[in-house]
Amino acid sequence: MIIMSNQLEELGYSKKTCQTCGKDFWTIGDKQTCGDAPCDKYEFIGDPATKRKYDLFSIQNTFTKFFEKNGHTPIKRYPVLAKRWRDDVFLVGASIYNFQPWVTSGMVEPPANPLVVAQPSIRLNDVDNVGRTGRHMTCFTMGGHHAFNTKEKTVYWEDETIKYCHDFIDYVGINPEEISFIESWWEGGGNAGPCYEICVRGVELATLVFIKYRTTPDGLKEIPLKIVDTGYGLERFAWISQGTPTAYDASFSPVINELKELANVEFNEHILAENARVAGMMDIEDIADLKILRMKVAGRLNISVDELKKATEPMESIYIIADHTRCLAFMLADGVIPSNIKDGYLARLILRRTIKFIKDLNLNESLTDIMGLQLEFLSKTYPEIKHHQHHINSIINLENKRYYKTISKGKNLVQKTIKNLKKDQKNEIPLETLIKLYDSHGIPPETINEISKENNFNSKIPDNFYTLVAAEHSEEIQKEKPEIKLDFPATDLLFYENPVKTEFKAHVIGIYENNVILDQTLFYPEGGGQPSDVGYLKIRGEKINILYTEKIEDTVLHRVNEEDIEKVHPFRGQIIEGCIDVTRRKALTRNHTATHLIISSARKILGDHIWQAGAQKGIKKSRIDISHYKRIKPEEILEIERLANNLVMDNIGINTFWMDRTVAEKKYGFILYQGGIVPGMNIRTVEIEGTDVQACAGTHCNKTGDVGLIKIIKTERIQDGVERIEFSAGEAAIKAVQNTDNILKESTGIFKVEVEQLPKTCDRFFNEWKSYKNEINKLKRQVASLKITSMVDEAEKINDLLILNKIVEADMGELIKIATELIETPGKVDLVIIGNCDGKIVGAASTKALNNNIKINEIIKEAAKILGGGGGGKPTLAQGAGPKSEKMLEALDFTVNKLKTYLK
RNA sequence: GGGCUGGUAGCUCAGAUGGUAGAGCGUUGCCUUCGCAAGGCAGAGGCCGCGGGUUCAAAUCCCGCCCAGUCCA
Repeated sequence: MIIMSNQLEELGYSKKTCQTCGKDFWTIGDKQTCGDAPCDKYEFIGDPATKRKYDLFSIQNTFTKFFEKNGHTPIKRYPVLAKRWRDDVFLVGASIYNFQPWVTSGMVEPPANPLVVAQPSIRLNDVDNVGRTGRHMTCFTMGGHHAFNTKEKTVYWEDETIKYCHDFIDYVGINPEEISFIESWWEGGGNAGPCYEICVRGVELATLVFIKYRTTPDGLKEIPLKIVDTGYGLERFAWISQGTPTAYDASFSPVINELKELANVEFNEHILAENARVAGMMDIEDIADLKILRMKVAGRLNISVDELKKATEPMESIYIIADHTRCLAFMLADGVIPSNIKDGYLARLILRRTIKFIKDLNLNESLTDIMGLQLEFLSKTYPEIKHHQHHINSIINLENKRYYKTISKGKNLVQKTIKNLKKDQKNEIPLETLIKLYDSHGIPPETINEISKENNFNSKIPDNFYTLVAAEHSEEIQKEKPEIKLDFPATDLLFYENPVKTEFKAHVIGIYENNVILDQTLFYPEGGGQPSDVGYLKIRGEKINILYTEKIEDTVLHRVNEEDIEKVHPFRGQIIEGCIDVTRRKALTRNHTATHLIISSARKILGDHIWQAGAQKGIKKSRIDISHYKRIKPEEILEIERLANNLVMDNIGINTFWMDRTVAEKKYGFILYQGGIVPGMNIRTVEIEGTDVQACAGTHCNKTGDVGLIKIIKTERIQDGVERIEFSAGEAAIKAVQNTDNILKESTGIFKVEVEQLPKTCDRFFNEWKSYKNEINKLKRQVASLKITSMVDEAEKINDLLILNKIVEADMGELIKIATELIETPGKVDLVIIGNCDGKIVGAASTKALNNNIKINEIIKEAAKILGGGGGGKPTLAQGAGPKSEKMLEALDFTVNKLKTYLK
């Protein structure tokens, strides 16, 4: 540990070593232990550490105001959905996440410096402990004051950070003698540095981190910035100031109280307090730990574990519901769409857990009702949540339905599984099956347990069930792309200033493999879902084709054919001409602008929750993926298409300009990153006046009118919660329309009808086809029975069995019908072997024949070999065929002879 | 992004090892009844998700796609 500052000494602290855990810590008094659990017990439950009681919102306010008074600029909370500005994590887990990686890497200026923020943060790794330990939450409010120190300008560092922390804790009314500063090390989100953990009466209230490093696979690397990253657990402050049994009571008691009333549950504060105290001393990781916790608490209260469970479970359910709905409210309001993958999966996980506990409590209210309570409570502090209430409700209703559907399907499946196991004389569901039921069908083991009990069947769930599930999933192999390091100056991108220019002159400044590097270029390098330009370079009258262009760092690489690269070598340093394929560029430009128009239209038609989840522009067609919790209805697509085309017809101006990232974010919000995360300090903003603003590096039309026709081709659901819209723009759209038109014409040509009548005609033809098919089948049966009457007489008696052996004019289907009917009518014939002139042969046998050990399938098999093919079937009915149909008589004779040998 | 399920009648689902596509509910008609509920009998209703392949033969096996469910990162 690095000794960081003598500020603590100045404040009267002295360094000690914890008698229990051996960690170094700083304290004013003469404490022997570090002040953190388990070395120190919780000593505030029922005995608050402050005179004044703070609820969560007042401590939030106090925190922000305190730091504002001390020179910090308060900033608004960021969305909990971190993928709005970064692609390495799904959710915000701490206030510093807001500034990674752009600010922390030094690329972008912070929104203010120093700043203070109360950031709702979500961490789901301890979701099983929520409600049970008194302190774990899925969602908590991290108070952070941050300072970003550059080489040029130091804002503040260790001394001030420690002083602020000391003063703030003092300010809220905690006696400084109770504070411990524990020396430690912190790593997370790609950064690392030394830190202090601040503890009071056994609970950790804050962490002060001094970020100096970036964590890389090769170890720590120093970063240009020195960042003060502090995290104050504001729920913990509320808790310690109120001395309630749990942190939940201190943080969202209005919701808890309403739930208590609805569920008619009485809280036993004594048990809760004891539980939280014991849990405070434990590092709880899995279900086994929770079991130990229960045992310990039951022991201390002198009751049995079952009694304890009965008393605590309803209370815990209420805590879980209160916690989870808060977490969900932030997630859904900030734009997470429940789904089976990524961040959406996390939302669904929390949502389904919540429903489960609502069910456990036997509440009559639905998740929507209870969410209503939570939204009401939260929107006092976060009005933006209220604004999304309608959308949140419709998502929840839909998810609720989906959940019950999955559960009821799962129940059927479990019942079926049990039935099959019983058939196999088993009395327990094997672990393997339990895992599969959960892994493939989402049926939680507890549910399986319940159903087993109902069906008098056993199932044992191991404590480490979920670990076993994880073990089923093999490790993913992550390949790292080799980084290409180029040493060339940044290429000047001419297409931004001259969007309509198609020819240019440039210096050849280098060659990398078979790529030409120029000092400036009109070629758009692939990026932002827009494919690269192609074209040619002109060197002394000779055209050298450019196949592809890409940008690495700030250098544009122009790829040419391998045999062409030699031709460029002699021209290094000289000026050459370049020309882009203008038709291609125009098409791509139209498609790109059309993408913006469609997303903006989709937001208007489908709602504000629509975000772009990816896009690929093309010449013939483009596609755009958008987050949406339902399938887009055909009539909605028509509306989106109409609206997008209206925007085209309005011929709106499109402005592009470069802006400082932080300034742009402040002005437009994160909706800028609709089209994906763009790197860099300055970002290019593309604004379609009054319609859409996006950070976008692509090429765009001057006015929306230049896009031409936009035609949506189809929608596809690429993931749960993500819809793909495929469309064409400009000339390609006309072609697309003409194409479907041609298909229609071709179809009407076949039916010889007008286009308007096509659906009706198809319907009629299809229905007629079906009824003819049924009619034919019926007739075949009739024909078969007619033929039978004339055939019965031809049967030959061998031993005791009546055998029919004949060539019949009928197809395979009829042959089978004739054969079975002959056999099934008792007393008619016992064995039938019939064939036709196409080389098909069918045999059937009665029970009586079966009793004589005749295996007609084997006989047919051999007979079919004579026909040059194969056959088989069951002893009652068999069929075969072969190409040598002229040998049918031979084959039939063979079967008779064979039968005769059998019957001897 | 990866893994695992599933898609068969209007609905819920059966359909070992390829070999005549089934049940229950619903529906239609008839019988029983003064009428209804209910019962009895008879029937209609299937591009076995789509496209290719293997085979004498595919709902079934193989490949690709579409749709849905689910677990994980």
